[in-house]
Amino acid sequence: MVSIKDVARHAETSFKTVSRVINGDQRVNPATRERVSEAIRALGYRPHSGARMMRSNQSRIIGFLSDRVTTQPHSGDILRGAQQMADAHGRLLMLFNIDADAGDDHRRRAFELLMEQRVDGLLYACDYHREVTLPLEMQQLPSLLVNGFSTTTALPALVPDERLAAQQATRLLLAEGHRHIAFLAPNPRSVATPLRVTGFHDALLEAGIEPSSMPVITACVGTPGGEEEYLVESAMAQLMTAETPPTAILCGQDRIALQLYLVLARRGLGPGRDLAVVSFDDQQPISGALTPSLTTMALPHLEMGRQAMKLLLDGNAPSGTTSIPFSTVLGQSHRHG
Amino acid sequence: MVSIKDVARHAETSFKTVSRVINGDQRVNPATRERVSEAIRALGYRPHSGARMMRSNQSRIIGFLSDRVTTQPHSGDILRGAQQMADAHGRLLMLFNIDADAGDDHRRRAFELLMEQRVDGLLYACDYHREVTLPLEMQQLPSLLVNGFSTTTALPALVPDERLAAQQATRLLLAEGHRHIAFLAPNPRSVATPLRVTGFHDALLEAGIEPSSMPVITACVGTPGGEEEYLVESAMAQLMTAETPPTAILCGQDRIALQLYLVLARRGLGPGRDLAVVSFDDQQPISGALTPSLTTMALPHLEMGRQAMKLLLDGNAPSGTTSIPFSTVLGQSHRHG
DNA sequence: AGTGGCCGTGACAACGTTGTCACAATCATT
DNA sequence: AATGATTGTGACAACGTTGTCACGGCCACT
Repeated sequence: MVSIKDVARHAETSFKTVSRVINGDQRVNPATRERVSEAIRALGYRPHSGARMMRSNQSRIIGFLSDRVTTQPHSGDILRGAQQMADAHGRLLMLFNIDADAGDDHRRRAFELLMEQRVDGLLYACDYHREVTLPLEMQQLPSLLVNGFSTTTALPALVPDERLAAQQATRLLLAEGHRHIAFLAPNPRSVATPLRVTGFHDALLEAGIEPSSMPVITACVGTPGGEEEYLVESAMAQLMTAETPPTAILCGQDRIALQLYLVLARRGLGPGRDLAVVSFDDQQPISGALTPSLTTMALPHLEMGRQAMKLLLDGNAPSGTTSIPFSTVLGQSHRHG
Repeated sequence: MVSIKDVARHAETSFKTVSRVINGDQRVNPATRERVSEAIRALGYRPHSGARMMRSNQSRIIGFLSDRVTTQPHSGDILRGAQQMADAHGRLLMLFNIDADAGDDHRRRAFELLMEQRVDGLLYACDYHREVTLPLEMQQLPSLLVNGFSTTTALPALVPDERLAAQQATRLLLAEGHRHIAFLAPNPRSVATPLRVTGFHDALLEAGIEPSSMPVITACVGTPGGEEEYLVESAMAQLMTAETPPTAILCGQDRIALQLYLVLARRGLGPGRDLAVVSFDDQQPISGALTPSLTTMALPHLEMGRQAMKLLLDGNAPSGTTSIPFSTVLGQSHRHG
C-alpha cells in the first residue's frame, strides 16, 4: 500500500510536507502543493486511518449499537438518519446489531468491541419506543439513546412525542367536525399507549369534550415487537352497535388501521367516506398501499437519527429525555363523511 | 488510555509478553499469563485497533455499502444477516448508506472513505432486486454484490431466486387442486417480474396446463422502489366476470395481496375460503397483520446477508450471479375454498 | 560432561501518521 | 544595514502494536 513517504519521493519533497498538504496546512508553497497533489493522484494514495487514529487519538468513527433496529422494519430510518448526519460531519458509522435473543453479555461484548475501535461516540437505538437497561460503561464516552429511555443511567435520550402526536391526530378529526371519536388503542404493554391515550384526551378537553365519554378500546394484545394479535373486528362490532356510533376512528397504529380497512370493507363502508380514519406510525408497506390513502402520524425515526447524531457530535445533548414531534402525513382517510 | 506498556509495568514483565498473552501465544508461563490477565482486568486495558491495524496490515472490518437498503423497510435484513455472520467471524461492520438522490460521485466518495479505513472486504447491498452500475474500483478488493447484479463488473453476486419461488408458490396452489390460477403480476419495470412469470409458467407446464390459458395481469405500475400505483380493483373485476373465474390468485407481492384482501372484503369474499391467495416477499407489517394469515414466499434477505458475508470471508464466492431460494411461509390464505 | 533443542522472555525495529522543534530563506521593520 | 518576523521546509520523536531476532535456562540426549 502506498504511503505518505512514497508520495514524498514522487513529489521530491519531505514526507512532512505531504502531510501538510493532506491536512490543508496553508503554509505550503502553491507550487509544492500542486506537485504533491499530483503525486497523490498519480499513486492513488489513501491516508491510513489506523495510523492517523494512533497519532491523533481519535477515530472519527461513531458506534451505532442497534437493539434490533433492523428487525422491526420501519425503525431502520433511525440508522439512515444517523448515517446521513455522520457523513455530513465527516464521520463514519460502525454498526453492531444486537438481536432479540441476545443476552446482556452479548451487549457488553458489542460495547467492548466498539471501544476497541476507539469510537468517538456511541448511539444506542431501539427498534421501538421502550425502556432499556444499558451497560453502565456507556457513560465512559459520549453516548446517546435513541427511541428508548433508561432509568438506570443518566444518558440523554430521544423519543417520539407520543402524546403530542395523539393530540394532533385528534385535533385533525375535531377540525373536520367530528364529535364522536373512538380510539382503537395499541398494545397496552407498549409505553406509547398511555401517552397516546393522554394526547387523545388532551385534544378532547381542548374541544370541551368530556374524555370519558369517548370510547378507548384495546385493539392489539400480545408482546410488543413480537407476536401480536388484533381485535379490531370485535371492537368495531361493539362500537357500531352502540347508541351513538363514532363517526371517526383513531387507530393506535397502522396495523390496526389495516385491520380496520378490512373490517369496513366487509361492512361495505369506506374509510374517509363513511367513517374518518387517522392512524399512527406511517409504516410504509401499509400506508403506501392502502386506498384511500391513510392519514397517519409518521414516527420521526429519520429525524431522531439525524438529531441524535447531531447532538452527539456537537456535544450539547440536553440531559434527560427529549421528545421529538411526529410529522403529519395527510391522506384521504380522515376526511369528513 | 491504558496501553500494553502500562499492563507490562503492572504485571512486572515486558510489554512483548503482554502482547503474547493477548494474542494467545502458547509459549508463556502460566503464572506469568495469569499475572498479565489480572493486570489487564485491573487496568481495564483494551487493545488499540488502530495500532494493530498498522502492524498487521488488516483491519478486520468489512465495509457495507448499502444502496438505500434502509430505505425499503424489509431489506434491512440483509444488513442484519451480514452483521450476524461478520460477528461470528470476529469482524466488524462499517456502514455507509447511499440515498436515492445521491449521484455516482457520492458513491465513489463512500467507497473511498471505506478504503481509507482499510476494510478487508466490501459488501454492496441493494434495497430491491435490480441492476446496478458499480464503481470499477470495487474490484481492487474482495467484494460481493447482494440483492442486485452488475453487467459492467464481474463481481460475484447473490440474488433471490425469483423464478423458483414463483414455481413453488404455484405448485402450492396446484397441490390444493386449483386449476384456474391468475397471476396479479408486480411492476413490469422490476427485474423480478419476468422471472416470477416464468416460474409461474414452469409450474403450470409441470402440471400439464397450458400457460397461456392462465391470465397474467399487471397489478402494479410506477417506479420500482418509488411511487407505485395498484390496479387490483380493476384486475379483479376483469377476472371475476370472465367465463371461468380463477379459484386461486397468485399475488406478485404482498402489497398486491393487501389490496386483494380489501377488494375481496368489499365483495364479501374471504381469502382462503372463497378464493385461495398466495403472495411474495413476506413484508412483515403486511403479512403479520392480515387475517386470515397470508401464505407468502419470503424474500431470503437475512439468508443472503449471511451467505454473502460468509462467502466474502471464506474467499470462495463463485463468480457470476448465484440465486438464493425463498422460504415458504404457510398461512391460511392458500387453502382450498 | 558436553551438545543440541526447546521454552520463556526481552530488546529492537517497524508500521504510517502528526506534533514539536529547528533551520534557512525571504520579507518588513527600525 | 542590522534586526525581527514570517514563510516554507525538514529532522526527529512519538503513538501502540506485532514481527524478528537473540539470549539465558532447562531438559534430554550422546
